[in-house]
Amino acid sequence: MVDDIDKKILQELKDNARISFANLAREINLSPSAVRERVQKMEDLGVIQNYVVQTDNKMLGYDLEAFILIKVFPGKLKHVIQSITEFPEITEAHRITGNQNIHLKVLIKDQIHLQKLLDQLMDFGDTNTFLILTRIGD
Amino acid sequence: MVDDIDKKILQELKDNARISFANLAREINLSPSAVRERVQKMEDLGVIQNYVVQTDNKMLGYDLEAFILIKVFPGKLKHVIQSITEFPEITEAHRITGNQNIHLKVLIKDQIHLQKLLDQLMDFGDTNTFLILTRIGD
DNA sequence: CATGAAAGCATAGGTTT
DNA sequence: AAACCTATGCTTTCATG
Repeated sequence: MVDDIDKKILQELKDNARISFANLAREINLSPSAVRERVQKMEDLGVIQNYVVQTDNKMLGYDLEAFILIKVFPGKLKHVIQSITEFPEITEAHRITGNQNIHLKVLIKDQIHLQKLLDQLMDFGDTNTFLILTRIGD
Repeated sequence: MVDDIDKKILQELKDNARISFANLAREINLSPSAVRERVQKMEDLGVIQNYVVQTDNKMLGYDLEAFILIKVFPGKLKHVIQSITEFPEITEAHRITGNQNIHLKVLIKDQIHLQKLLDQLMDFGDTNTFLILTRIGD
């Protein structure tokens, strides 16, 4: 379903998702049309979900990033899950195992906005916030 | 330094990083060359860091994702930070504030591999693992 | 999966505002 | 300075084998 050639293609796209099919074809010694067909197939299958740009958030005026764990109040989980999409600050949200059931990654301009967000999240459950200091690796 | 037009460009690239400059130009009513210049400038400034593909990890044979918090043993932090890049399972790593000082996101084939990883990480400090059940939103 | 041809796109340099 | 125009070479796309 996804063979070694497909994996090579994915590896290249992980490095540079804007590479042209022609250049990608040269990298892996295949014709451009074959590469295109494989990529299309993976898009159709859902193996490839999206192509995104990664930005320097500090340069865009967002000085704070944090992880927030929430222990949602009993019976409120469904409501919380629905509400989460309405927060533009939340860049990632996951249900997780353990004593706390929601894990958020948030991107925020400054301390004041973080405080406001936490005030709102407190209606959902008990929160536990970890500020991100630096990214490791890359 | 980054104006409203640049922000529009970034928004489009967040949706689809493989869009052509020509199409992007049509979306925001600018000439292709102007769009290209702006993108180039943002790449040079470091505002745009990278273009990446997002994949369905389950379809690629990785059934488990987890967050792992580590309270690193005293004096070992520098060593841990250097070692982290050598784990292919670790897809994201951050230094964080709080009682625990490292936050990892890991991508793993199955429980056996998770166990192996946790055994290795236990040399770094006390670990706290949260399995990811589902992604919320999107 | 490769080839080939038509249409569309990227890119550089010069021009305009 | 920032956006545009234009020409050349590449890339994408799709039909055909």
